[in-house]
This record gives sequence, structure tokens and C-alpha cells, in this order.
Amino acid sequence: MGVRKPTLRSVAEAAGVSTATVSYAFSRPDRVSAEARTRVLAVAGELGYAGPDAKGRSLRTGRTGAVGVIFTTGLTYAFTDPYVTAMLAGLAEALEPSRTSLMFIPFGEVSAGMAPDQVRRSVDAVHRAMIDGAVADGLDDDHPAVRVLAERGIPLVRSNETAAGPSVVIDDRQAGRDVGRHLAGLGHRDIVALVATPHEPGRVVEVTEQTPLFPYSRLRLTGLRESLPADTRLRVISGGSNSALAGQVAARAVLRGSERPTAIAADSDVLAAAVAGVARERGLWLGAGLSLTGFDDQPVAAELGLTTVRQPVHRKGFLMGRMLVDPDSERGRITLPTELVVRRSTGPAPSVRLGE
Amino acid sequence: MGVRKPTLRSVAEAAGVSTATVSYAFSRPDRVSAEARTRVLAVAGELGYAGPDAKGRSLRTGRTGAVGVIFTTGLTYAFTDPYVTAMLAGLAEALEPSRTSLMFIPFGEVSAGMAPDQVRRSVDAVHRAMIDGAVADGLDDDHPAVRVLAERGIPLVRSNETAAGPSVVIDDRQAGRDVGRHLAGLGHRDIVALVATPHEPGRVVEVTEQTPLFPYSRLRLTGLRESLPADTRLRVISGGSNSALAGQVAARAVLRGSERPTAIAADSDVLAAAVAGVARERGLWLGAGLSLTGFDDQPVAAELGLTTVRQPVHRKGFLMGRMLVDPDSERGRITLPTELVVRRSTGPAPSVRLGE
DNA sequence: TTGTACGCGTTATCAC
DNA sequence: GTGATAACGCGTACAA
Repeated sequence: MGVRKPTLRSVAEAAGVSTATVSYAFSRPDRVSAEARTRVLAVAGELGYAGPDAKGRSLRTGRTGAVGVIFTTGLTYAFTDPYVTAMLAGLAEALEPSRTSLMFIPFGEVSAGMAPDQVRRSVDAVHRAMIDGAVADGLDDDHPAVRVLAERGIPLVRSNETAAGPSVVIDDRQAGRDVGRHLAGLGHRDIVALVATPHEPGRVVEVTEQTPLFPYSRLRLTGLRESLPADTRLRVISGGSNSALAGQVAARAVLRGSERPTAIAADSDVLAAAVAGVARERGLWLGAGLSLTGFDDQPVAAELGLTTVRQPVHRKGFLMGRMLVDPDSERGRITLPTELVVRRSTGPAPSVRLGE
Repeated sequence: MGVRKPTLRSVAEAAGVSTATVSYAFSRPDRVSAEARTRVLAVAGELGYAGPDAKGRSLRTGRTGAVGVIFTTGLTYAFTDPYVTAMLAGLAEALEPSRTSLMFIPFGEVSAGMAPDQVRRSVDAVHRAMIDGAVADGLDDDHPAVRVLAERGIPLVRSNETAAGPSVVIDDRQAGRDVGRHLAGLGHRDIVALVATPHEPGRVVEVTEQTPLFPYSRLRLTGLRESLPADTRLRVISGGSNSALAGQVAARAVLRGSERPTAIAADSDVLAAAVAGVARERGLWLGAGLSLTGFDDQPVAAELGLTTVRQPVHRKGFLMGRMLVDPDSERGRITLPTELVVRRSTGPAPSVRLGE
């Protein structure tokens, strides 16, 4: 006596109707007589049949009712990043009306010299994910995950400007220029750009041409460079992936010794907040001894009086979700506005530099 | 000429082999000769076949490679709650080795008088979710989501003590007693317990016997009551679901006028942090004019010098995940320890009360 | 309402 | 050791 789970077919047999009738009784009540329906439901109840199986249904319909989010940072980090959570909130809001679920797909950090076996396993995860569409932030066109999704024919919406295909973006290069112009206008000629790079935070690296960068960082740096006078000294460093720890170690390295810059342009408010903490330890006054900019304009920026670039993160997530779920929504690329919000963390560069 | 997506069968035909061979070529490389394998992969490449379809495979194997997380708070709120994100981080860590994905399933707030239609749609979402297992926090046994999962035969791990079945819990009642004993020992006899309730934050309600509470709140309140002397005045209020806003409105209501308590026991650090902010506005000194306790011991608690109950949230999530993916892991119920962390936000009750 | 192809792959079993 | 055969897995949609 197999006590196997009841199926739609077994219910149909027990109720003496066709499988189609059972299916309709559950999924399209109006397509079946009330009488037949109650009978089917009664039998189903007796047998402990809970309704059409999700896997069978999705095979048949070709849809899964879920949208994937590809993470390249490890979910543990992702959930602590306010940029990410804000975007997810917007995404969730867009999906809620259609009751579409969200699926989180962790993909290791490829560029950080991931072992081939690791890549393979990550690719497999993307391959196996039961999703109707996907969103991702900062994946270049040649990223394995992007390739796999394309092969599978799964629509992908990204939020980086380097993406070919549907995307919701900001003008990162222009934002970089805005920051550079602001700092240059205040007289800063020795600047450190602090970016996040895809590796475990804790180790400080000097960023060179060869260093793998997130697409947005590259664009912002381009903008930054363009807008700085030729005699500006610009160093680019990273303490690892976007986190307080990365900001701390980087700030400690930079603010120690005589090579201290007059301004630090951080690539996120999270990094900037960490720098602010270290600056305070060192007795540096933001906007005086050290100027500091962030990015995103998360709540922490206002709290700290941080000059930063405001971008509509929540809206970004919302629009990405809409592109996937709403067939009537705008296609192609949507560019959202950014705005430099000047607060008290930036000020005139110290006018006299010793040792020059 | 249908340009339909290639299937395993079409690849098999094109390569002149059986479907089994193609399947093995992708999923069990060792089960097929290297020669046949390369041929199959070559043909697959030509046809643009990306490998076995996830939906077909999952129907056949009965597995989806994902576990669900049931949310009753709206994803938008969830992502901003440090308790939730910490638990998710732990969960993600447990799932990562098996490359299991995480699926977020929003379920409206049932107890808050959800419309029947809403309930139905939420139930459907749980029904349709393609998951092998699920975790949930604070769902009672009679919650619709719990019922559906049981009917579907999907393993569920919860983190509330009221759960029958697998769970990872803390002793909430004991934690409540610890808080009560601490406050009573400091002489407090007029206490407000501030809890989260499942409704939109912003409106303050006095909690009565009939008010729907999260299971953990009920237990903590029981413990709190047990440990307070008989002459203690205890009021229980809520400003809505766990959030800064809920804490703010509740604190404003409570700290205004002559009915002000000498201590507030908040059910989370998030709520307590909000209370601390309002207290500061009112010129109340924590630990002197007003004593305040939190719950969870999130980083913010240490920052604010908040007396709170420490619970291993990350570990909770990790163990829940392990129970689902690791068949060798401990079954049944795991109880994790809590600890009252006394900081400067609690102090002796003002010795003389006016108006008594 | 019902009969019945069809969606796509997996895996035990068998034959060489 | 390799490859093929064929029986599933569960529901949906179209035609009758």
C-alpha cells in the first residue's frame, strides 16, 4: 500500500472525473460546474490533496512565478548593505501586485580569481534557478551569469550602464564629474578615491589599470579624472567589498603619515561613514582638515552631514522589477537623475601645503 | 521552421544519440564516454542548447534547489530590520555550501484583519512557490502558511517556541523574566512594555488580551509579568510593526504627560533606539529619569549603551538553514541561550514619585 | 466536460 | 564500461 502523495490524476480517478476537471476545479473555478467542483474538492480533502503541484504546473505553463536576483557579493554582505536593501525594497514593491516571489542567487566573486570549480558551481546555480526573469547590479556583458541567462532565454534587467539590453541606470560618469568639480572648486589637488572592489574586505590595495573594478566605479573614476585639473594628484585605493571594514582599513592606511590627501572621495556612503569614523579618531575635522564625499545619499549621509551624490535607489529597484513583470512598461534603458548634495563634510582645501 | 528553443530530445536527435546520453553528458559526465560527451556538447553548442531545463528537471527529480522564507511583514520592512537581515545572513551561510537558493515569499499580515481575498492570494503564493523547504519566524501552528506547507509536505523550520515541529528557538519567557527581574531589582514599579504588533506602524494601541501578538511577544510578556512584584503597574502598548516609526510614535505617546513610567521595556533594539531618540528630545536621561531596555543586542545597542537581551540571531538563521539542507543535522527543537546585557540605559528608579 | 497530446528531463533496466 | 529503451513525474490546454 504505497502512501505516496496524491496527484491530480489520483484525485480524478477517485472522484470519477477527468484530470481536466480536477485541474479546473482548482485553477479555474468558473470553467466547471459548482456541483462537480464541490465533489472534486471533497474528494481532494479526503485524500489530502493540497492542489496542483507547483513543479508540474510550472513545467506545463513554462512560468515559475519568481524573479531572480543575482548577487556577486555573498548574501551575508548583501543584507548589510543599505544600497542593496533599498534596491530590494523597491524591487519587492514592484513585484508585490503580481505576487511574484523573489529568488536570491549567490554567485561568487568571479573577478577575484575564483577557482574554476567555484565558477562552475555558481554557473550551475544560475542554470538551475527556477525563475522567469532576473535582475542584477554591476554585471558586465561577459559575466558568466549574464551568459547563462542569455542562453536560457531568461530576461535580465541590470542597473549598470555598461549593460547591453534592458537596464535602469544613473549617469555614473557625470556623477563622478560632479564630485570632481566640487572638490576641485574647493581647491583640492591631492585626492584619494576610495572604491569598493570584489574581494573580501580587510586588505588595502592600490588600484591600477589592471585591478578589476565594478563597472560603476570605473565610470565614476573616469568622470572624476576628467573634471580634475591636470596638477591634481589622484590616488585610487580599495579596502575590499563595500563595507564598514573596507572603509576603515583603507582610511587608516591613507590618513596615516605625511602622504595624507586633502580630500577623500568614497564610492558609497557606507565607505564614507567608515572614513568619517577614522577621521574622528585621528582628530581630523571633516570639511576642514579633511574633506570627504560619499555616494548614494543613504540616511547615514544626512546624519553625518556628508556631501554625497543622491541617487534614487529605491526607484531603481522598483523600475527594474516593473520592466520584468509589466509587459507594458518602458523597455530599453532608463536613466535616472543624480544630484550632488553638498553638506558640511567638504570645505576649502588647507591653503598652504608643507613640503611643496 | 520553428525556431523554438532546443530541448534535450532535439539535441539527442541531432547528435544521433539517445536522450539518456545527452542527459548524462550534462549531469553525470562519468557515466558516458569522453568521446560521446564532447560530441554531444558540440552539437548542443551549435544548437544553442544551454543544458537541461530547470523546470523539466525539477519535475522529474522532485527537487527545486531552493528554500523559502515566509515573511509576514512586507519585504520592504523586512529588509530594513536588522534582526531579519542578521537571520538571513546566517541562513544564507548555511545554504551556500549546497548552492541552495533563497526564495522570499511575502505573506500579508493575517492577524491584522486581512481581507479574505488577500489571504487567498497569499496562500496561493505559498502554494505555488517552488521550494524544497521553508523557514519562518513567528508563525503559529494555525497560520495559513503553515497549513499549506504541511499539506504540500514541505519541511518547515520555525524559530518560535510555539511551533510544533522542527525549530530553533530561544527561551523568550525566561528572557522576559530576566528583564523584569532586572527592572524590579532597580525599584521600577511603573513600567511600559513596548511590543511590535502586526500592523502598519504609526498608530499607537494599548495591548489587551484580545490584541493579536507575535508569539515571542506573548511569551516575553508572560515572563515579564511573572517576575514583577504585585504592586507593579504594567502597561503594554504598540506602535505597529517593528520599526523606528513604531517606536517613535509609541514613545511620544508614553513620555508625554504625567502618566510617564519609570522604565520602558522594548521588544527589540530597533524600538528601543527609537525610544532613546524621543527621550533625548524630551530631555530625559537614560538610566536616570528613564530606564530603557531593548532586545536582540544588535550593534546599535552597544552604541547607545542599551541594556538588552542578547540572542544569537545569526546562529539561529544558520541552524535553521542547516536543519533543512543537512540531513545529518540535529532534528527537533534547538534552544539557544540568551543573556541579559546590562549597560547604562537602566538605573535605579527615581526614589520619590510625586503625586502618590 | 472530457479525452489526450504535450511540456522536458531522469533514471532504472536492459543489451551489447 | 557504454549506450539505448522506456517508464515515469504532474498538470494544462486544445479540440472534440
